[in-house]
Amino acid sequence: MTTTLGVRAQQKEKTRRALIDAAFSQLSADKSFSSLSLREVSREAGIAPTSFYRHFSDMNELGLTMVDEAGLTLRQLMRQARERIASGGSVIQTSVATFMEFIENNSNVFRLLLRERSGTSAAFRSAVYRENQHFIAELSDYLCRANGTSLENARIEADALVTIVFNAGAEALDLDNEKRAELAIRTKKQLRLVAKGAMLLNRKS
Amino acid sequence: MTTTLGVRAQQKEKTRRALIDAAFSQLSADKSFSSLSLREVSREAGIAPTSFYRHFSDMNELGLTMVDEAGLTLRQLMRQARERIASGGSVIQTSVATFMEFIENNSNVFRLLLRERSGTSAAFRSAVYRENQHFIAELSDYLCRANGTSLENARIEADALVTIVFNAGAEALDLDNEKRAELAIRTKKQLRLVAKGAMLLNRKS
DNA sequence: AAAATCAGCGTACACTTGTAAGCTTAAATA
DNA sequence: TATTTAAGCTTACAAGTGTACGCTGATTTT
Repeated sequence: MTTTLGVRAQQKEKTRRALIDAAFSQLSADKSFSSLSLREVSREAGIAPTSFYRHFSDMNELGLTMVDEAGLTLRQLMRQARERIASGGSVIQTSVATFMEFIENNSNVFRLLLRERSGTSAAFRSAVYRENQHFIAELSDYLCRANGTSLENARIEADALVTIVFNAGAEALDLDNEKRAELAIRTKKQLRLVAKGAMLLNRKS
Repeated sequence: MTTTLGVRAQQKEKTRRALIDAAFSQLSADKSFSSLSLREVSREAGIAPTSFYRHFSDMNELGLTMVDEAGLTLRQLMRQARERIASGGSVIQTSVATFMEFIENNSNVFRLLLRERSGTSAAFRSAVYRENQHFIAELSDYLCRANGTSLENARIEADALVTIVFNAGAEALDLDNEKRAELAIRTKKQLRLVAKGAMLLNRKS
């Protein structure tokens, strides 16, 4: 059921979005979420500092909202990748390419996840952790079904794969296109390493 | 040649140390380097805020010094691990155990590296990157010698191994002892996955 | 039509921050 | 011994921060 919003609620939603967008747009290589101030964000969103509180009790609350949105964006991306794979692409090639595209097009979104994963707020850290687990769970399912691995082993493999890809993404942020291409090649080799190792160990047991 | 320091230079060195120690001791799960202020650090070190400038031109300069020290600590740790391995320990078991001990005993030092790796200062990021490359280079050498792998393949393998261990360390920070033990087991399995995969792929070529 | 709600505003306050300027005083140098 | 050097201090200031308080005016509810 989608409730039709009144004029007032619509406007409120709009400002809320403006705040979120303002915060995202202020993120950069040189500016992390924790270095944003309530006043800066409000200014960028075009409202008075004190009006901020009509939408979020805290910068923290805004931040958590942003992490959720970032996770959502990332999962949507995964779905796209799976579609491409289903229609005949190589798993590793497609996954890495998709991820790298994501980082190129949404670097600030990725930076948020990357930084808050080891940030100073436990709530943030566990929010990012949850998103990561989502990611791993979906990949585990896939591996289970595709390779007939036990779920436990698939979890371990998936975790390693995601770790490597995520890390490569982090590294890519500071590289130019040429170096990124090299990184992508190396990353694919590493993923194959893990996949081969998993195959081998699964046959044994 | 070790120059004997005059009384004055000795005192200066002492305060410099006090500043570095103060900064390290203020780091915690809830407080990152970038959230430290020059005044806080100076206060903790027992000097006036303006005296800070007699030692560092900047909080940035202090931070880079800290990253270097952290990297040094980590490399010392690696040497210990190699000694233990040389005297008959399992490579993977020993490495993971040593690393986990490091994180337990020096969590704030590790946190510094972890956070600044994706922080807002390019100088910091590349400093941490350098330390990481050191780490990987030493491991590559080891793998080369131990397994007769080509240096290129060893680099790729070492990179994957370090990524996985480093990531596990990051995860360990938020876990209790029980969960940490589980994590250690999982991490070892993942390292074996990579090692097996590398063996397999090296035989082929 | 009257009353209640509430998003957004302006003002205000108490803090913290980085850092400039100039002084003191003990150590180093000549 | 006389002079220079420099680590550390005090004072001072401008800039930025989070947020409390109370008002306004349009929308919503009664």
